[in-house]
Amino acid sequence: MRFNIKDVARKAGVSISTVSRVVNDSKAVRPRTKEKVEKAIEELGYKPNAIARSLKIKNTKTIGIMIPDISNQFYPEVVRGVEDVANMYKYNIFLCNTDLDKEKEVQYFDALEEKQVDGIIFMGNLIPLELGEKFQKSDIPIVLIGTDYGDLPSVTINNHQASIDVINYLIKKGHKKIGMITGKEYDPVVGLARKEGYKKALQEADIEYVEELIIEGGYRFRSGYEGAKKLLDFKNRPTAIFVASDEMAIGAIRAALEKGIAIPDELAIVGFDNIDMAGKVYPSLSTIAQPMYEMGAIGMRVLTKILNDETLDNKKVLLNYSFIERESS
Amino acid sequence: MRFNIKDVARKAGVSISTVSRVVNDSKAVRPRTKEKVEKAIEELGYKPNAIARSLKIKNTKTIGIMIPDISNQFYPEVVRGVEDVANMYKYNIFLCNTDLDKEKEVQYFDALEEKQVDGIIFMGNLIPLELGEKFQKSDIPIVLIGTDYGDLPSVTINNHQASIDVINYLIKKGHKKIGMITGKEYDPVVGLARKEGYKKALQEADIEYVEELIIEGGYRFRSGYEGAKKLLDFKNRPTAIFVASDEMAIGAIRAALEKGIAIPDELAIVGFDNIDMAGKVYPSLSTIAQPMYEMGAIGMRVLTKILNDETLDNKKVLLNYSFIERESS
DNA sequence: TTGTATGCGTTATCAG
DNA sequence: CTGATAACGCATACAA
Repeated sequence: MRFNIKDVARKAGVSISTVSRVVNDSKAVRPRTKEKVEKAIEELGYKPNAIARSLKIKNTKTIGIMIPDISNQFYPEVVRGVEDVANMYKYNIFLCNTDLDKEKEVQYFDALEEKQVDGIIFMGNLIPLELGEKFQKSDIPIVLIGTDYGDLPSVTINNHQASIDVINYLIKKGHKKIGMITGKEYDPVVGLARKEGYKKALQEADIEYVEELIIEGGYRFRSGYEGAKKLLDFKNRPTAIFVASDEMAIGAIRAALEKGIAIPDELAIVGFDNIDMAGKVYPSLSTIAQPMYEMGAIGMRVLTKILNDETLDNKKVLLNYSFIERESS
Repeated sequence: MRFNIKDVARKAGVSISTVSRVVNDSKAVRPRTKEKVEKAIEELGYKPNAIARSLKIKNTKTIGIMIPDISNQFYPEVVRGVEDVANMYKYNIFLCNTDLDKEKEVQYFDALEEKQVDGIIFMGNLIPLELGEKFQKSDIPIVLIGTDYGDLPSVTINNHQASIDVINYLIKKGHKKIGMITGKEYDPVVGLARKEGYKKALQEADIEYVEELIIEGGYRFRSGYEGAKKLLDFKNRPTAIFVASDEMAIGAIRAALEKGIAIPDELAIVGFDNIDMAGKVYPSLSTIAQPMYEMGAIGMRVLTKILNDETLDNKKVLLNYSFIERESS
C-alpha cells in the first residue's frame, strides 16, 4: 500500500501543507505538530512522491549519461566518477549505451529530454552535426567528456601532446623504428590527435615517417592484435609500437608473445588510457594514464556548477595525463 | 523555450485533448486535424513531459539497477544485458553503485522508490536482513541476479555444481594437489557454494582435503595475486589452482609467472566468470563461463514479464554455465 | 504557526 | 470526432 501526503495529513490531523513543511523541513513548524506528523509518516511508511514533486518544482535531481558502451573497459571508470559525485549532490543517473550509433544517440537524447533530466554528460567520438546542433539548442545543460564540440563545456586531456611525449620517450630509449596502431582517424579530438602527435614527434627528431608502420585500428582488442601481427611480419619490423588504446595494446602484446618476440627486449609496447587491466597483465603495460575517474567526477562537478548557477571560470577544462612506465617498454 | 500541450493546442486551434490523442495516437482523430496538430508540434518542437505523464498514469518506464561497482570487471557486461532489453521495452535505467555497503543499498533503494521506478534489478552478495525484508514488503517488483533471497525472483547459475565440474576436470587431467582461492565465504549462494563444490569433488574422488591449500580471497586481483604467492611458496605446492574469480585468477597467473613457474606445464590455473579479459591475457585463462550478458538480459526480461502481468512459469531461473578450456590449464 | 486554494503538464471520463 | 474538466501528488502564495 502506497500512501500520499493526504493520508498522513489526515492521520496526523493537520493539513497537507504542514506535512509538506515537515517533509521539506521548511519554515517553522511547532515542535508538537512536527512530532505528530513525523509519527504519522513513520506509522504509514510514507515516502514522498518525487515525480509529483518534480512536476511542481521543475527539476528532477536526475541526470543522463550517454556513453558508447559500458562493457568497453574504458567507460566504467569514468561512469563511476560521474556517479560518485552525482550521488554526493543527490542526483540519480540514467545510463545510456549509444554504441556510437547516431540514431541511438538522438533517440536517447530525446528520451532524456522528455524525462526532464536536469543535465546530461556525453561521451562519444566525433559528434555528428545533427546531434551537436541539438546539444547547442537544448536548454538542458550538457557537458562533454573526452570529446569536444563548439562552445559546449568539456573535460579532456591533450591527446596530441601526450602522443608526442610517448614517442619522445621511445626515441630517448633508442628506438628508431617506431610503429603505431591508431584509433579512429575520422575523430579529430582523439584518434587523429594521437596520430598527429606521433608524426610531429618523429619529424622533430628527424626520423623518417614510414607510412607502412602506421596501422589504423579501432580501439578494441582484435584490431590491436591483428595490427601488431601485420607490423611484426615486416622484414624490417619496428622495435617499438605505440598503440592508441590499452585494449589494443594488450592485443599487440599477445601477438608478439605468440610469435615468440620478447617484450620489452625485442619489442617495446606502449598503450594509452591506463585501464584497470594495464597494470595486471603480464608483462604489465606502459601507458599514458588518462585520469578516467577524475574526468567523470570533474565532468559531473562542472555540471553541478552549471545547475547551481555557480560561475564557471573555464568551460573547457584540460586535465593532466601522466606516463606510467611498466614492464612492456 | 519549452512548450507544453497547451501551446500546441492553441497553435493548432484545437483542444488539449485532441493534442494528447495525436501524441498517443489513441482513438480516432480526423486526418485533417491530426495533420494540423502534427504541424504545430513540429513547428514548436514540442516534446511531451514524461514527468507529468507519469504522475497521471502511474508508471515511469524507468527501472533501477543496483550493483556493487560498475568499475568491477564483472558487472558492466550484465548491466549491458539489462540495458539492451530495457531499451527494447522502452525503459530507462537508473544506475546505482552500492559498494556492497548496507547503508548505500538502503539509501538507493529508498531513492528509487521515491522516484517511482517501475522495477528494480539487484545484484550483491549476501543480502542483509533489513534489505531483504524491505524487498519483500515493497510493492515494486524486484529481481535478483547472481544472488537469491526468500521467494524473490532471481536468475543465477549453479555455482556448486560448476565448481565440482572444474575440479573433476582437473582431476581427470591428473592433478592430485589442487589448491583453491575462494570468494567471500560468508556468502552462501556464491562464495561458499564454490568452496563446497571444491570440497565435494575432492571427497568423491577420495583425495584428501588439505586445509592449507585453501586461501580465502575476495574476488579482486590483489587477493588472487597474494593468495597464489602463498600457495606457491609451500614446499609441497599444488599443481593446479582453482580460483573463484577471473580477476583473482589473473593475479594468480602473474604471481606464477613472476616466480618463473610455467603455465600450464608446472601449474594449471582455472578461473571463474569469463570476464572479457580472460580470453585476452597471455596465457589465456581457462574458466567457468557465467553467461553474464544473458543474466542481465534475462533478469530484465523477467522483470518486464512481471510488469506486464505475464505469467511467470518460474520465479527462480537457473542458467547454464560452461567450461572454457584455454591456455592456462 | 497553520490551512486553503491554485497550478505544474498530462490523461481520461463524459458530454456534445 | 472533439472539447471541458477532473484528477495525479505535491509545493507554495496568500489568508487567517
